[in-house]
Amino acid sequence: MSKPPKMTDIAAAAGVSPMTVSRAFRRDASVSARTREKILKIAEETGYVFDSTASNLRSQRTGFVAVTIPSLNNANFADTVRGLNDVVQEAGLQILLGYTNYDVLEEERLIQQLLQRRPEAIVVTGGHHTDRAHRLLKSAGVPVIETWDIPEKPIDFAVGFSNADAMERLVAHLHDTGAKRMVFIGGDDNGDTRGADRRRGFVKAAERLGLPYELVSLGPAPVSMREGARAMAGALDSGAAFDAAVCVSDLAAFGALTECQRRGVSVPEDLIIAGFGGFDIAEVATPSLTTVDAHSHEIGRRSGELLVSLLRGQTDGPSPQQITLIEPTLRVSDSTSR
Amino acid sequence: MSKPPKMTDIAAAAGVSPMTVSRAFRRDASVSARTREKILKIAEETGYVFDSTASNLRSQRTGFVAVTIPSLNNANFADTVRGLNDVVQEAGLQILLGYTNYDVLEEERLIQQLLQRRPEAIVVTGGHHTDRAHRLLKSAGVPVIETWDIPEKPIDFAVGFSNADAMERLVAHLHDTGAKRMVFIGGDDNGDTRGADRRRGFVKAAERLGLPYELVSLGPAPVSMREGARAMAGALDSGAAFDAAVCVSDLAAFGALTECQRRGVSVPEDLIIAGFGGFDIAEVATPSLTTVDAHSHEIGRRSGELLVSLLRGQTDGPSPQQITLIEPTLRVSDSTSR
DNA sequence: GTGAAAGCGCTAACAA
DNA sequence: TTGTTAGCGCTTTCAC
Repeated sequence: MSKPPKMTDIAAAAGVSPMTVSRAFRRDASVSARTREKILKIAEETGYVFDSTASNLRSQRTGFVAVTIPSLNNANFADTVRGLNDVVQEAGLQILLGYTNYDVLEEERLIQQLLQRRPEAIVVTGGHHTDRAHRLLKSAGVPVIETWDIPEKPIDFAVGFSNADAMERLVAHLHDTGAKRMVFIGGDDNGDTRGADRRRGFVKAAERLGLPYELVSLGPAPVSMREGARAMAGALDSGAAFDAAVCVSDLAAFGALTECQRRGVSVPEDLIIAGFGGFDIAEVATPSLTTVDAHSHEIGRRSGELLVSLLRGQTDGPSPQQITLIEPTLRVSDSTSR
Repeated sequence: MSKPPKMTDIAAAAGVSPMTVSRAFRRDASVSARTREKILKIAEETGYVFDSTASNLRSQRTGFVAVTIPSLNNANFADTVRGLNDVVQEAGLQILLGYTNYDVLEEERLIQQLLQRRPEAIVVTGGHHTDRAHRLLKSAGVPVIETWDIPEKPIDFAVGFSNADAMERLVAHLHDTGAKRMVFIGGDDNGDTRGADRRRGFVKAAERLGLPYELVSLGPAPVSMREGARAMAGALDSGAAFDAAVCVSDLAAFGALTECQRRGVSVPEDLIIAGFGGFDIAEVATPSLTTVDAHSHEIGRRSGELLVSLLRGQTDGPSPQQITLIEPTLRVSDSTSR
C-alpha cells in the first residue's frame, strides 16, 4: 500500500507538466483533447483524487458557502437550505452548514468557526446577532446574506419578509371573518426572533382592531406539535373565552388542532385555528389549516441566485438590490372558514 | 482598507515567531500564559481570523466529516444528522453535508466531490452504492460508516438495523391483533432501498403468515403525506377489501389516515393503519399512529461516537465492532388498537 | 517555552 | 497549447 498519487505523479505518468494536469481538470482550460483524455485516463486508473485543500490555499478560493440556520429539524429551514443548495451546487459551490439552536451566542461561535474555513459567502438566518458576530460578518470580506427577516439595516443583503407584517395581515383576515377574541400561541422570546416578530405583529393588529386577546407561551423554541397541543389544553382549561387561536407555526397549530379534536371542540365551528409557515401539515390536516406560506424554498433559491451572481462578479447587469422581498402568501383554508 | 492580517503579522506585532502564535491558538500547546494572552489580545484587536485552508494543507488534517443523506426534508435523516453533528462538533469536526435525492448516481457524484475536500471520515446512508462509489469509498483511506441499513458486507462500519426484519415484526403484530387482509403503501424501488427492504419484509411476513395482501405504489421517493392520501384514495376506490394498511413511512400513513377521515372510514374500527419511522406526527395524530421507531437520532449519535473514537485512534480500548445494531422499537398505538 | 527552516499540493503569473 | 518559477499561510521537524 503506497501513498496516494498527487498531481505531479499524474504529470510524470502522462509525460506532461503538473500545470497541464491542473488545466486538464478544469473545464474551460486550454488543453488539447488528446492530452486531456490521456491525463483523465491515467488519473482514473491510478485512483487519483484531486486535493482541494491545496487548491484552496493557492487559489485563495474555497468554493464554500457558510450557512447558519436555527434548526435542522424544521422543515421551513430545511427547505431554505435545499433551495439554496440546488442553486449553489450548480455553480460548483459546497455548503458548510451549522445550526444555532435559536441561540445568538451559539451563532457567534459558529460564525467564527465557519469564517476560518474561508467561505466565499455567508448566509445567516435572521438579522439579530451579537455585536461580535455582527463585527465578524461585516469584516469577513465576503458577501453576507441575511434571510427570513428584513433587518432595519442589512449588513450586505437580505432575502426575506416582515414576519410582523405578515402576521398582521393574517389577524386582519381573521377579524374580517368574524373572530372576536383571540389567543396567540407562541414560544418564548429568547432566540426565536421570527417568532417574537410574529407575536408583535399579532399584538399590534389586535390592538389596532380593538380585539381582546391573550398570549399563551409555549416555552423556548423550537416549538413542536406536542407543545402546541399542550398549550391549547392549557388555554382551554384556563376557562378563558376565545373563538380564534393564532399559532406561531403550523406545527403548533396542528398540535392545537388535535387537542381540540380530542376534546370534542369543533374546528372551525367552535374555534378557528391558524398557523404560520406553510408546512406540508397545514395542507394535509383535517380540517386543513389556514397559514401564511413563507415560501421557504424560494427564500433559499433567491439567496443562492443572488450569491452566485455576486461571486461571478457580474458587473454588466444591474447591481443587485440590497433587499429581496419574498412576499408571503396568506392561504385561507378550512380551519378558519365557518 | 488593507489586507487581512495573517499569522506572521500577529507574530511580528507580538514580538514572537509565527510558530509561537500557531501554538498559542491550540489548546494543549506549550506556550506561557503571558505570551498566549498577549497573542490572543493582538489577534482580537487586529481582527485576525485563523486560516484553516493553510492549516489543512500543511497538517494534512481538515476536520471534515463528509455525510450523504437521501433528503434534507425528511425528519428521520435530519435527526440522524443532528445526532451526528452534536457529537462530532464537540470533537471539533465540521460536517460536510450532501444529499442524493435517493439516487445512487447522484451519490457517486457527491462522494467523489466530497472526497476532494479530504474529509477524515465519511458517513453515508444505506449500503447500496454504484460500483464506482464503492471503490471510491474503499480506497478513500478514511473510515467509512454506512447507516440506516446493515449491508451484507460493510465497507468498514455500519450503524443501523434491518428494515426488512423490523417490518416483519410489525406485520406479525398486526396479524396477532386480527388483521386479515393487508395493503402495503410504499414508493417505487428506484433509489429508496430502505423502502424496498421494508416492502420485502412486508411480503415475506404476509406470505409466512398466509395473509392475503396487495401492494400499492406511491411513485418514486420521497413519499409525502399528500401521496399517502392519494394512495389510500386509490386503494379504497379500487374496491379491494382490506382491513389493514401498512405504510412505508409515518408521513404516508398520516396522509392515508386523513383520507380515511375525509371519507368517513373509521380508524381503527373499519381499518387499521400503521406507519414506519417514529416521526413526531405518529404521536400527535388522532388517532395516534402505530409505528416502528427507527431511533434516527441515536443512529447519528452512535455513528458520531464511533467515528470520534476511530479518529482519536484509541488503541487502548476494545477495537470497535464492525456492526452497531440499533434495534428499532415497535410503538403500538391507537391506529391499530381495536 | 521558543525559534528556524522547510514544505504540504496545488495554481497565479509569466513566458514560450 | 504547454511549461517554469514561485508561493498561498500555515505546521512539521528539529534544534536550543
